[in-house]
Amino acid sequence: MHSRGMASDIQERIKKLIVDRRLPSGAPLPTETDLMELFGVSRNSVREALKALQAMGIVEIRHGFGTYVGPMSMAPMIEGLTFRTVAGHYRGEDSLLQLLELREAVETGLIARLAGRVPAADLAELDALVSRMEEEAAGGAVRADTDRAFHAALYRGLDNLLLSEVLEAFWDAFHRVRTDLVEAPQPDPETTCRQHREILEAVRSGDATRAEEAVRDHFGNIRTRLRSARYAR
Amino acid sequence: MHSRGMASDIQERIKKLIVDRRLPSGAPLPTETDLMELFGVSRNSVREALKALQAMGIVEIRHGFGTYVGPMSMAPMIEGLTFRTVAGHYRGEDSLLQLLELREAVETGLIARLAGRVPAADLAELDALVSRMEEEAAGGAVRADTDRAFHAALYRGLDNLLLSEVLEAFWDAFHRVRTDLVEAPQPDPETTCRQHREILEAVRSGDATRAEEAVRDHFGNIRTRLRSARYAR
DNA sequence: AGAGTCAGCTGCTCTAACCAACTGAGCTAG
DNA sequence: CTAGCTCAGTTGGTTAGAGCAGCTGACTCT
Repeated sequence: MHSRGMASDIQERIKKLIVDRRLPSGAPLPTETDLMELFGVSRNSVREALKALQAMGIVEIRHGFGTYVGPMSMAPMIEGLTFRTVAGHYRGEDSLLQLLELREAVETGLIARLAGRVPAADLAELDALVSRMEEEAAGGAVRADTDRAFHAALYRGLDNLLLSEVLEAFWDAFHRVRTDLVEAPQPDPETTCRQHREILEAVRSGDATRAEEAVRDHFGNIRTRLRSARYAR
Repeated sequence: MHSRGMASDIQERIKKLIVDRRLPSGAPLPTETDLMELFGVSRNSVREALKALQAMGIVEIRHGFGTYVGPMSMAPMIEGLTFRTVAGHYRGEDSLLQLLELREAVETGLIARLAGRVPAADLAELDALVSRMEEEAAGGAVRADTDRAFHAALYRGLDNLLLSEVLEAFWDAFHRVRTDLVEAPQPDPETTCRQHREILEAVRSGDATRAEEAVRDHFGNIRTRLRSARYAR
């Protein structure tokens, strides 16, 4: 019955409550006191269950206000991937490279599926993003946000929100670990711009092979810089 | 300082402790009492932090024995994806279909990268798995385990453990939701076998286009069955 | 020497009290 | 009459102490 303990039991019950009542993201949950009475357990146990659910993004707690159904985003996955990568890194594994290779494998795989099928609106946005990238490059370095936005806009054409979120999660985790740990040589802004421009044009032309090559080049560039990095700490 | 609260603060400190001491998976952590004294907080706060870390798979708690560094597997991601999908489903979203499309997009993207590059040992294992599948099909239905093993063995050739774990996580989440929620018509075992055989042969022959087509067919089959499903509850 | 027992660790749950953040109704000043 | 302030009430956050429950290993009895 309570084979995994009381707190774990309560987690399941709260999840069930959300499902049974068809509660959408942002809907209010019962107060801690209500949950105590509802499940017949102490406040402490309720709180431990809520903390665990909060860590999974299933629940959102606002001090002095109440508890709500969480956004169910990929944020916890980012946290987990980030920590896993950082911990692995400090134990001497090439975990950051592995994470980059994950992104490379998935994105090069998806780009062919996308060639020639990007909506005009997204193409326009990608044009604007590459332009902004070139402006920033002239000023010294490309902002990380811009790169993120490019990749996000690119795969938006696949028309799968879940997939987009997963890709963004991978990007976020990689970027967070990279900025935390690595003293990589500053990427050559011009090369970065040229490669993004090439990806865009390849996708626009509908040439799947060329697009795949372009993405592979882009990641190859990042990988080379990463390999030659001096690690912080 | 403690902008996100004490418990959140302690989570970070415990994570830092794991990183700083280079603790590998399975290494023992200080006891709750030790952590109380170490951080100067109450038992309760320590426990809430540990529960959250446990939910993320960073920590593993064994009653009466101690607390240990967790396996850092993708298990929490599976949990999160599963719940997200189930909750979305009950709110009338096509979340399960979306999850299947995520798998389809990623796997069809990766298969081209794999064609003609699967190690002989893996090909032999895949042969054995399809054979087992055919035996099971003769007995009525293909076991889910066998399908899982096939997909796992297939992408093992990409030689990226992280990628393999992510793909298996997607498989697990999909399968869990499917068996929980859906009364889908039993897949025709023979069709399933033939499609897996075709994927294997396409990959063996090194024909990337054919392999991609084979995977797309396979997922198309699953998708069709899913669309015609009667949902449980 | 082997099997059973128990002391001691460990984490688990409960109770009770007080602290801190936020909301909203009501009061006050303009 | 309205804009702004204040304060009471609600909700989550934290602490403290007590006892329960599961596991291990050494000790004891056969």
